[in-house]
Amino acid sequence: MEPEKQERILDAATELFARFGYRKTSIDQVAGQAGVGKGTVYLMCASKSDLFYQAVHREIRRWTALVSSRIDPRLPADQLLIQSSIDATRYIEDRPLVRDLLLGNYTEMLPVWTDEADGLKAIARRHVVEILHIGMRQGRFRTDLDVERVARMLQEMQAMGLLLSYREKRSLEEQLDFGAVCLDVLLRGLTRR
Amino acid sequence: MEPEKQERILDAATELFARFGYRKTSIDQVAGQAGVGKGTVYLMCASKSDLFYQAVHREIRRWTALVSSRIDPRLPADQLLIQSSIDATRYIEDRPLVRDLLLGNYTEMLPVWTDEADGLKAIARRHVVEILHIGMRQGRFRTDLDVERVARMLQEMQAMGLLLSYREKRSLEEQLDFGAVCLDVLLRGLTRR
Amino acid sequence: MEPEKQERILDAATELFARFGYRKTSIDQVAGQAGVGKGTVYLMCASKSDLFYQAVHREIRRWTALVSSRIDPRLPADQLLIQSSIDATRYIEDRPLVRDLLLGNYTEMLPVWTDEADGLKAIARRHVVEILHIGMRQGRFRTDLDVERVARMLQEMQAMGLLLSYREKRSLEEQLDFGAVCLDVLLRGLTRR
Amino acid sequence: MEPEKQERILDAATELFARFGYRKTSIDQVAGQAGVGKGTVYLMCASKSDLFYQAVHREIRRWTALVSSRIDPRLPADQLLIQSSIDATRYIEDRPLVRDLLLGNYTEMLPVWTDEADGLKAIARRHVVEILHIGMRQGRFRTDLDVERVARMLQEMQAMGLLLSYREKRSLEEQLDFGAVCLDVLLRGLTRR
DNA sequence: GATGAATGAGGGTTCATTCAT
DNA sequence: TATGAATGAACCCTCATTCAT
Repeated sequence: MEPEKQERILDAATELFARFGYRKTSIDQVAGQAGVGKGTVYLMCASKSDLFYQAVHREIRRWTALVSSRIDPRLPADQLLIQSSIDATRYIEDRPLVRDLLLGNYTEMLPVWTDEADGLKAIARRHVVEILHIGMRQGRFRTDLDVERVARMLQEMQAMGLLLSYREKRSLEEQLDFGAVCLDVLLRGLTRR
Repeated sequence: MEPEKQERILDAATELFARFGYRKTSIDQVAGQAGVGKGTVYLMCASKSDLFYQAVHREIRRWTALVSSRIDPRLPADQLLIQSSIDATRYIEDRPLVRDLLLGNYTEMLPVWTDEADGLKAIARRHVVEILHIGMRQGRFRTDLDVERVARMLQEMQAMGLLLSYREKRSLEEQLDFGAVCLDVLLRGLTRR
Repeated sequence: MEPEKQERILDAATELFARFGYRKTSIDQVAGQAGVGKGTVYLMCASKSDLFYQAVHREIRRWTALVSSRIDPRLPADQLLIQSSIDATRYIEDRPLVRDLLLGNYTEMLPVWTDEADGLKAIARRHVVEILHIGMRQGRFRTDLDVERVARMLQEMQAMGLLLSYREKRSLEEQLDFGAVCLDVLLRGLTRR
Repeated sequence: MEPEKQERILDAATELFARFGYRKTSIDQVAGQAGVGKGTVYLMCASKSDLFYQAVHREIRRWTALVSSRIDPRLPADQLLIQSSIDATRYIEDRPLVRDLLLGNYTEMLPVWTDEADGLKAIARRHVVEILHIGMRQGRFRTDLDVERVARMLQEMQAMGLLLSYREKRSLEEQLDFGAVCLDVLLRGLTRR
């Protein structure tokens, strides 16, 4: 299939899953919105849940691509961390699929989905790992860190911020503030004395 | 119906909903596991979603009952808050339904469920409200607090802690630590100077 | 069971079947309205359709009882026929079960019900047969009549009148007029020259 | 779906509804008899009652088509009326759905169905209306008639005839006789003096 | 490749009927 | 005798998935 058509299908899936949720979205709707036949959808996915996986996957990839492209290894790592946190917050703002992934809102699909979700989250924090390494190379961050673990922690903090905003209907500004404070605390722990 | 049988049905529902999720659990399964006929289940609930509601409701009620019984109004309110936080953390540990409620993982059932979920969450924080009032009476907490709002905040913090543990597979100890730190910060804001 | 209780059950059944129809009436409703337990209903009927049969049967019996009691063999048979026709029209007016029986509105229960319905209709025209015999004995009616057949014809005429009124929302007066005209025509055929 | 398959499904529905009644006929049976899957039935109807409606509708349309095609406006209108009455009687003879519609035997589905049934009955008497107009144009019928009302009356008469035949198991001949007599009376009222 | 007609398993819900008390 | 809790068969409808064209 032409990549362009695949994109259209994923676009449709992404939008509909985000708007109506997994269950309430039918393959029929996706095909309709994408302007293709139902069977065509099945040419690029093994099942509905696979389609969902692909949609989330693409969102995550896009995100990492965006954030990665902004990482300038010559800048101070702590600054990079802060910037990437801001970018992430903004990006996630209107990506319900990514948000729900980070918040773990896909328990309904569990246990089939635990592994997939973990994998996607790992991808989503690759750039954090990268920045941490940069910081270590720059001599700014402690070198005895368990990089993967710290990255996971930062990601969870992100999720916590989201959670709070999501519930409390905080503005984007407030979210960014929250993130800043958290990071501030954390950076103290990361930074070499 | 004998209360005992109702309990059996709710037990089955609670376990299955927790294990397989709402959608993947069928009334047939619930009936089977409870050792009753399918129709019997419908003697105590108007619909599947009502059964789900009852299951979550019972879990919440049990929790508040447990926590409430431990509130000794003669003890310092800040200590009560800490203790109830610990109790809650322990209790929720293996109550997936309560955990998912607090984490807002029922979005898939939304929007029909928003109100019900909010109501249940309000019940779940009643004891916090109570403790806050005790603290105000004891002269320990500021009296200009928006009690309901503060309680909600504490609940969200709890949820955040849950989120962290859930994801990071933290030990119970670590969770409690996290909760302690958070509470510590918050108590400063609550305490009268 | 006390006859009085049976009556209460049949009263309830009759009213509910008439109001909501066979399908929409549940045994639960009947039991509730009669103020007895569901099981009690089954002490006097083998099945729901049997209960229905009994309800219709009682209505028919009451009707024939009423009409029969009014037959004075000393009066001219043609006059008796006219009078009984008037009585019938009045009686059926607010007996939906009898009306639907005569109109054959129980096709939904067919083919199980054809025989039962025929039997009930035969009962419902017994008094007509009786009057015809009286008329023959009085020397007013032809003696070469197939009595059963003529009675059936008269009954159908009655039904036709009902049908017309039912559809055209005729008043009781108009119905009686219609019946009178029909009978008039028919009596000419019955009467000995 | 191919029209041919739709026809097969409607054929099956028509036959089964006619034989067993609405309630006792399941979609499964219809699908089975039509030789298609259950879901296929739902490709051409929104619900079971919609399927029923379609089945009755088709029978009515077929009838009107048949009768309409026979109306030759050059023939005397009274003769057309007689002929169409004969045609109708013959046609309805073995169309239980049409017969029950005209006899109002769908009260069990009421009140949801009153409007639909009325609509169908209106369609079924279109040709009568047409003939009445022809008669008026030919100068044979009175021009001060409430055409729709007269048509309804004729239809009811038809129904009455049906009723008689249905009950009395009259032969087709007898039915036609009955219809002739009724029409004869009526035509006197319609005819211009 | 692309389609969408066709499928049928699956699940919620109702309610006539039974039977232990 | 009377009860009503318990049952489970039956049925409508949805929709992910397949496959002939």
